[in-house]
Amino acid sequence: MARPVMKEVRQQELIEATLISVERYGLQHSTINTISAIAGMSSGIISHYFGGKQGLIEATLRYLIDQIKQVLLAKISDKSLSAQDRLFMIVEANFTELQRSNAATKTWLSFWSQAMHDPGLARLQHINNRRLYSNLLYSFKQLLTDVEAVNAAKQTAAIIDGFWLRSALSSTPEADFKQAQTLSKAFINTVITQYGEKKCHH
Amino acid sequence: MARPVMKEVRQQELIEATLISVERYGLQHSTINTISAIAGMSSGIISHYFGGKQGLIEATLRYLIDQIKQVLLAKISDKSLSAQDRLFMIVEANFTELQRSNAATKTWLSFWSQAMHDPGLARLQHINNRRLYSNLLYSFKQLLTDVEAVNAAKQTAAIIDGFWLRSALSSTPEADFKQAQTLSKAFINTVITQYGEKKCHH
DNA sequence: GTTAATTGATTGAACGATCAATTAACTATA
DNA sequence: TATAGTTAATTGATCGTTCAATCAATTAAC
Repeated sequence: MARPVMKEVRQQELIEATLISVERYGLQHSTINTISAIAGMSSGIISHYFGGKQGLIEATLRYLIDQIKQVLLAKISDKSLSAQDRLFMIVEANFTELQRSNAATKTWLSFWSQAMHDPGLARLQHINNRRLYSNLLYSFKQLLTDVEAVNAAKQTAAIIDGFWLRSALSSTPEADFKQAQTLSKAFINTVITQYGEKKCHH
Repeated sequence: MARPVMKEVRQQELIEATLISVERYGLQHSTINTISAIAGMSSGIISHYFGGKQGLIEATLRYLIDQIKQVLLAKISDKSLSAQDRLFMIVEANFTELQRSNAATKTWLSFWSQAMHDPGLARLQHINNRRLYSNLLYSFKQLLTDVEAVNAAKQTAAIIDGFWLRSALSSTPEADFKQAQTLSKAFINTVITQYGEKKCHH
């Protein structure tokens, strides 16, 4: 078993076990024992591959963030989409099956609360927040003036995160996540239409 | 010290000590010792007045939720405000000094992640989310059709929570919270104007 | 003197990290 | 091919720490 590929396989298995453990017990009550048991390994392996529990936690957050990035890339690559379509793709990338899963929602919320006391997590969180804003801004700038685009991007980022949060905390998350996408897109249309019709204002 | 008023005074002191401890150490690392030390009391008093640490945690969340309610009541009571003004007051009640404070933001985020595994906290959280929506819906219904008002209320609730979340996690929370209020109100104006000018659509 | 309020040392459980021991894969040599 | 030797992967019992809860003892009010 001296193959270097083992490392990445084991690490990914442990990340997936972490998501399952957080879904089942919450991050608070996820221990190196619950996680390694789900992965079918011993507890010592976590320190071996991630330096400790904290390293595994950060790696799991990195995985979730990276998934958003990959999904968006796949959706917009080698297609010639309109700016509006591109904005819709951004919404969809933030509401994929994975991001709506119980495991992911519980994990994100736990990470947010830890991020306020952990510079490592805070940095990842910050980068992720900026990217959503930047992606939105890029597309809005093709439709609106610069100032309008900045405000539209900030509002849209807020509405996406807000709908995601309220859906995750809802007692009927499935239905709410679905409507969240619809209303997020409707908002984007409102913004685009609104500024396109300035001449109609009283 | 046999006066029944002691109980409420001590409880409030412990709730405020909890907020300070969560700000300083995070909920994770807030213990009955850090909290009671900040309050200048002994650790045993927490179990005595709240039944245990968990009871104090829930009481602190209740306090934060109640503050939003009280602030909004104070803002709209015995004034004859327009529906638009009322909507603005709802925004302001969610962005008061207390709610923007480091203690409150860290506490809210910690509670959210715990709420997904604690039915008691989940129930409080759910009631609070519903109230924001209901308050918004009431005012929007005076300006829009019922269907439009439902969508507007959902979007506005999401944008308020989303801006609050992104500001709390921002590296420059002070500036972001300030702009969050402005852009939340701007959004409300957009919605009202948008539906009021349907006749102008192409 | 009675009752309520408060203390804080103690207890026991939980948990992360450690690391010596074990297993498995691969390599070199005959 | 077989055997011994080397290295990497993995185990899990143990250790030290943290922390919530308990409750007998103490203090202070009336």
